[in-house]
Amino acid sequence: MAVTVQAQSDERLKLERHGLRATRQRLAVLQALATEPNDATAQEIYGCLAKRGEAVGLATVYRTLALLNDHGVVDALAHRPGELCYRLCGEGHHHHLVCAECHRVVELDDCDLDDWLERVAITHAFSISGHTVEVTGICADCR
Amino acid sequence: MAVTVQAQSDERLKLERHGLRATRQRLAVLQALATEPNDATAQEIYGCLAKRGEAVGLATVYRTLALLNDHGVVDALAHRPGELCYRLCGEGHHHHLVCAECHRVVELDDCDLDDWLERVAITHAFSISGHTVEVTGICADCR
DNA sequence: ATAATTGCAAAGCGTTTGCACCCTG
DNA sequence: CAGGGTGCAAACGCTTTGCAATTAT
Repeated sequence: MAVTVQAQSDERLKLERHGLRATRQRLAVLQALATEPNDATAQEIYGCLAKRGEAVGLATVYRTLALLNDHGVVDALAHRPGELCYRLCGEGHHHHLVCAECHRVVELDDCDLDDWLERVAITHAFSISGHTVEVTGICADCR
Repeated sequence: MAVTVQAQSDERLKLERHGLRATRQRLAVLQALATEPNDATAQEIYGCLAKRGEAVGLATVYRTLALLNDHGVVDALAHRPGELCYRLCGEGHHHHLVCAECHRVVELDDCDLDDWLERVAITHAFSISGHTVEVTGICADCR
């Protein structure tokens, strides 16, 4: 139980740091995301909460995830058409390695693209504001 | 007119090479894609064809794009949630530089990621099947 | 000739929204 | 206690599908 209590206050802090109200539903969504090692769709989180007996409306799950995404607490990945996947993310700049089979996601912390980006910016007269990299493959377990 | 006729036979060949029937609708979709310098959604292509007086059903546009994607004639980009973008693509491997203002897309042919990817593959025991890079910025015209 | 392709309209699916009620701060 | 948050159900937008008519080979 101590673990759960600790986790709850962690999540509460995460919300308060961004000036967001700590409601039962938001804490539940954060906890579901913390449990889920991979990315999850809004629907999956909704189902996960329902199974645990945490009654949270589907609309609230969507609203909460959008809110958390706006505040940089979760990342939204669009690697599937017609569905957004959300994921509790580390702080720094990073990219994602996704398994095409099991959808496991690994965070890649080192990013060697800066030199390349600078060259691209000069060549095409763009001022670069951001970049996303998504690497797809099959993980060892699925092979 | 000679240009159009030439383009038409180009498109016809593209279909026949894959064993696909060359219907008026498929040729029209290919021609719309050839005209469009950036990526386009099925809806946009539908609208574009309607404006030209080429009557093609929306369902047919979707079916045609899916078919062309299966045969590697077009690439599907999922950079927007809830919408698939299609794009007639060059042969080689490349990435996209997108202007956040005007949505202009520039193809980037040089990709220096191979070394990095190989390291990633080894470190995480993945067999890499693909990767996408999307660089966002503001182009010279919009600045 | 005949099997594939198309158009239409209806259904499907994930997501968003309007509004009355509820709860946090 | 005031204003944000929530739940419900209806609305939405993009995409897919069933089926009869059409068309390419």
